[in-house]
Order: sequence, then structure tokens, then C-alpha cells
Amino acid sequence: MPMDSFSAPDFSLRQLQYAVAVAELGGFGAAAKACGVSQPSLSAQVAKLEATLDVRLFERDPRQVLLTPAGGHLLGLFRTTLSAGAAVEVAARTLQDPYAIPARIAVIPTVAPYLIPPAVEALRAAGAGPKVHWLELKTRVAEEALSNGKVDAMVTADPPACSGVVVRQLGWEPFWAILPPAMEHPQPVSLEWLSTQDVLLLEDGHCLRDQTISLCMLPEAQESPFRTTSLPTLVQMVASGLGVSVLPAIAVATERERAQVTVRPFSTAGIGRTLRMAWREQAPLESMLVEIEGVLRRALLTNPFVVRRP
Amino acid sequence: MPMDSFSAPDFSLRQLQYAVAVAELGGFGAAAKACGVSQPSLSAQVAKLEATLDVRLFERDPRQVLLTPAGGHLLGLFRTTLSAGAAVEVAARTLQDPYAIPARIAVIPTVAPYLIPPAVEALRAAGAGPKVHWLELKTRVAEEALSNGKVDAMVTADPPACSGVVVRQLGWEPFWAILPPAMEHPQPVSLEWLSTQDVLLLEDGHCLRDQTISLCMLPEAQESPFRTTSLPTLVQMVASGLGVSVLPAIAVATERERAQVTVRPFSTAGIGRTLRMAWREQAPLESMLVEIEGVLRRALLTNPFVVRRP
DNA sequence: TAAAAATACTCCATAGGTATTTTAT
DNA sequence: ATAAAATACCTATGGAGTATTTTTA
Repeated sequence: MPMDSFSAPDFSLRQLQYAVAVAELGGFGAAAKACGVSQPSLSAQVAKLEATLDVRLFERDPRQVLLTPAGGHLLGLFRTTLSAGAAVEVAARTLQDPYAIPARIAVIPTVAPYLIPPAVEALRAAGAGPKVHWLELKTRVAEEALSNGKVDAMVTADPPACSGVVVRQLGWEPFWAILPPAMEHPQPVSLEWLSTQDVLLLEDGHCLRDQTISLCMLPEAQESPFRTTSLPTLVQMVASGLGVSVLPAIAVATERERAQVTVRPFSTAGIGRTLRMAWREQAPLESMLVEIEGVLRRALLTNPFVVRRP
Repeated sequence: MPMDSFSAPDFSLRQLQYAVAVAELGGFGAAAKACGVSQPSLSAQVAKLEATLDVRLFERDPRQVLLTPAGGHLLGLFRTTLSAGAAVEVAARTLQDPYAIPARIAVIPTVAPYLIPPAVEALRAAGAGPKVHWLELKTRVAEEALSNGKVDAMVTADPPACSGVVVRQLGWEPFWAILPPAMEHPQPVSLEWLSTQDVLLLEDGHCLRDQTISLCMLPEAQESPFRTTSLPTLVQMVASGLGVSVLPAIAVATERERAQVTVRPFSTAGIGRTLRMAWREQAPLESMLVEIEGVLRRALLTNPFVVRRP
């Protein structure tokens, strides 16, 4: 392991500042006045800067102070460095605005396309307020991103497994059965009936896949050979008559418009899942995340298929 | 007068350095090791930086240290500032080479076109060595530039009037008379004879003008109405038969090739001028200027019309 | 003689060190 | 129990002050 891979210059920004002031004002006394320090203090700092750089910056003379050629070359670099330092200060002040920084929020793929658009709209309508960078990540990836700080919050159905996070419930949404339009079926669909059908599933890693499997109590053998990469594709396959499936309520309205499928409630009440938002304890944007939580909760309730839990 | 027009950030480059190390190594302990300081020292500096900027840079946790979003935004600026500081260090090291900086040398117009080319050639032939930025400035302007530091040295005929400068003689050069080719004249020209002719002069500000005037003891009234802006033009006018004039030795070889003029020595010995090089006392490039002085002195002696003073 | 920078010194804020405690898994 | 950061406390460097001297025109 390298011992001092990190090193900083031995001079200070203040020393550069003093040198620039001397060069611009043409004298140590005037520079000291402008910098608000005594002339000996400023002289000492400039002398120390010259010593550390081993470069004579000024020709001193009771009459006048002249920048040496070497000093002239360095002065531009001094100014560049000071500007960069000033930029840090400015940025830090800008960041005092709690809304200056967008929250990075991961949303699982079976929720993102249906929740993000109304959320964005609600945030836009609210005018000045939280800014969000949305990411579509599967549960595991989102958890990983949350714990290593790549995102500031995540929206999932499963309660996150990682520790040190605060979890807030956004709401409960029922599942709805979707069937090919031509299929014969009981009016409200029962889980028993569903289990006798070919149930189409998403690919591994989608929590909806696991939720559907446990819902229908499907043995491994009965799984359909298809592994769909997204809900729209899955709905399309149901519309084509390849099988039946289960949609979370939030997706129903959008997907029913895109493909010809029959949407039916379950005969049993309470079949659905809870959506949750999680962030790290002592996350710096907490107040902003709470605001966003409210926006998301309201966006959920806006959806006509998301009914209150019975 | 503005009281504190100049201000520097309250943080230090070292603090930025520490923050970058923590972000890159993912921990305070590792960062402290890499920076060669103790962990509490580094922690204290990072904490102070956060306090100064009023921005939480890291989420601390015994398990891991995470960069906050605000910290992520600032980190790039930290790096920029540190790079600028490092550039200062690099430049300062580069400037340790005494030849890294070109000397800015002013030469009067009646010398520059004839002295600079051989000097450049000699410097080039010497390979690594002094670099020079040449400027063609009239005596007064050159003196002004020398005293306010715009140039590092000047080459003139008149001894510079300003104080605090060291003056070195480069050599003495005779004057030569130039006459229209068809003109009748004594073989070596006498000052008395010259005074009876139309003597062409350069415009105001050229020392050669004043030298010629005093040489010929010309009353104001006898001046030719022409004010030539440069020696080549003046020679051209002599070639056209408009009058006679005086050339410094250094210019004779070049000008005689460009125009048809008769070149004659003066009958009186010791008519000429001394060329001098001057720089400010305690000029930082002094050793380099001494080298250049040698080059110029040799370049002068190379000229066949520059003979030793009798 | 006057103006400006350098020098001499004193003081205190603070960066850095060591030892220890806290914290979260 | 462990690993890592925070805390407590001490030391010493050095930045800033005042008073004075030096320097050069």
C-alpha cells in the first residue's frame, strides 16, 4: 500500500491570495490593507510562499514592487487556483438549498413505468421542490445501490433486507388477474382456478415473479417455459393467448390500454402487495425524501385500480 | 479604497486533500494512512472542512463511509482546486531551470534590425541557453519599460537616465557618412563638409537623430524637412539624392546592400557612439543577462564596419 | 527626510499527535 | 468482540499582531 499517495501543496490559498494582491496593487502595504492584515504578516507569508516554491516572485524596492518574469508566469496559476477555491465556496453555498441536489431514487421495474410519470408530474406541478433522478433497478440491485450510496432511496415491494435503513409503507395494491380475451373463466377469478392455467412469469430477479409463484402455489415443474423481461411483454403474451398472469394494480390501467386482455379481480380479498420506500438512516436528504414519500403515496392513490386494503 | 476586496477561502488545500482521500479510499483510517497523518487529525480536518462549507460531505458509519450527494458534487471541485495547486508546484519546479524564462530585451530601432539577427543565430547555435523575447523600442519607451518591469533589459546608445540600473558597455561603433552615389565629395568626409549639405534625419525620439544633429552642429533652421521613420527609408532617400546622412556602423553592411549609396568614413577619428546594455539591479535573471551581454558583444564585433575605437 | 519593506519579538489559534471512548454489527 | 470513527487532551508550529530598523531616492 502506497504510503503517501496523497499529497497537498505546502502553500496555502491565503498565501496565493496575498501574492496576487501584491501584484495587482503594486505594493506590500497596499496589499496588506486590501487583505485586512498587517504589512509584516503579509510580507512574511509572501516570503514563505517564495521559499516553498523556491521562486523569487517580486523585485522589492522602496520605490516600487515589480513582478519578476517567473512571478508573472506563476501569477496566472495562482489566480486559477484561487478561482477553483472560490468555486468550491460558491458551490457549497448553493448546496445550502435543500432542493439543490436531486435525490437518486431506485424503483423496481414492475412499478417504475407506472409510478414515475405521475410522480414526475406531481413534482413538476409543485414547482420549486424536490428534484429526483429516477433509476429502474431490480430489488437486489436496488438494495446494493442503497447500501453503497449509489442511490439515496429505493421503492420496492419486498421489505429491504439490508440493515440501517428506515422503511416507510407507501400503500397496498391488490393484484389483478389478466386473461386472454377469448378465454372462458369464472367472473371473479379464484386462486385455485388460476393454478390450473399456464401462468406466465417475468424473468428471475423480479419480485413480482416470486410473488406470483407463491400466490399460485406453483410447483417448479408447472412454470411456463417463457421468461418475460418486462410487464408490457408479459401482457402482450397473455393477449396472444399464451397463458394467464397476474398484474399489480398500479400497472393495470396502463397495460389494459396497450393490449387486449381481460382484467379480473380475485375472488379472495387481500391478495396484493405493499409498496415501500426505504432510505438509509441519517441520510442527508431525509426531509426531502419524506416529501417525496408523500408525493409517491398520493400518486399511488390516484390510480383507480389501487384500492384500499380490505 | 475597498477594504477587503481580496479574500481567500477559509479552508486549506490540505483539508480538500484529506476529503478526496477519504472519498477515494472509503474510510478515514485508510485515508489517514495514505496521507501520512493520524486518523484523529484527518478526521478533525475533514470535520472542520464540513463546518466551514456548512455541508455534510460524508455519511459516517462504523461499517463504511459514504459520500453524500452534496459531497459528490463538491468532490470534483476539490479535485479541480488540488490540480490547480499541483500545477503551481509543477510550474515552480520548471522555473528552477534558469533558462525556463525568456528574457525580455528592448533594443532601439537603429540597432535592432542589425543586432538581433546575428544574436538570435548565436543563441540558436549555442543550443540550450538563454531564450530572449526581443522588442524594438525607442530609448525613452525602453527606459520606461525597464523601470516598470515590462522588459528585463535594454540595449541603447544613450546611457539610460533611470536610477537603480546596472549599465554595461557592449562596444563602440563609428559613424559612417552616406552620400548619393553621384555626389562629388572629399574622400574621407569631414564634419565641416557634411554640415554644408542637406542632412536627412530620422523622426523625433530616435537617439541617432540627436546624435547626428549634435555631430553636425546643425542649427534648427538647417534641418531637412523630411522626418524619416526608419533607417532603411532614410538610406533610400539618400540613394535618391535628397541629401546625405550618417549611419551607425552596425547598419552599414546591411543597408549598403539594399540601396545604392556611397559609404565613407569620417576624416576625424573617434566619431561614433557606444552601445550599452542595462538592466535593473537585483534583476532576477541577472546571470542570464550577463550571458546575453556576451553574445551581443561578440555579435557586434562580427560586423566588419564596427571597428575598435581609435 | 520620507516612504515602504524587512526585521524582531510576542501571542494565540490550530494542525497534529497519543490515548481513550463510543458505536454498530 | 471487533473495527472504525469520534472524543479528550496535549504539544508545537506558525500566522498574525506591534514596534522598530533598514533602505533608497
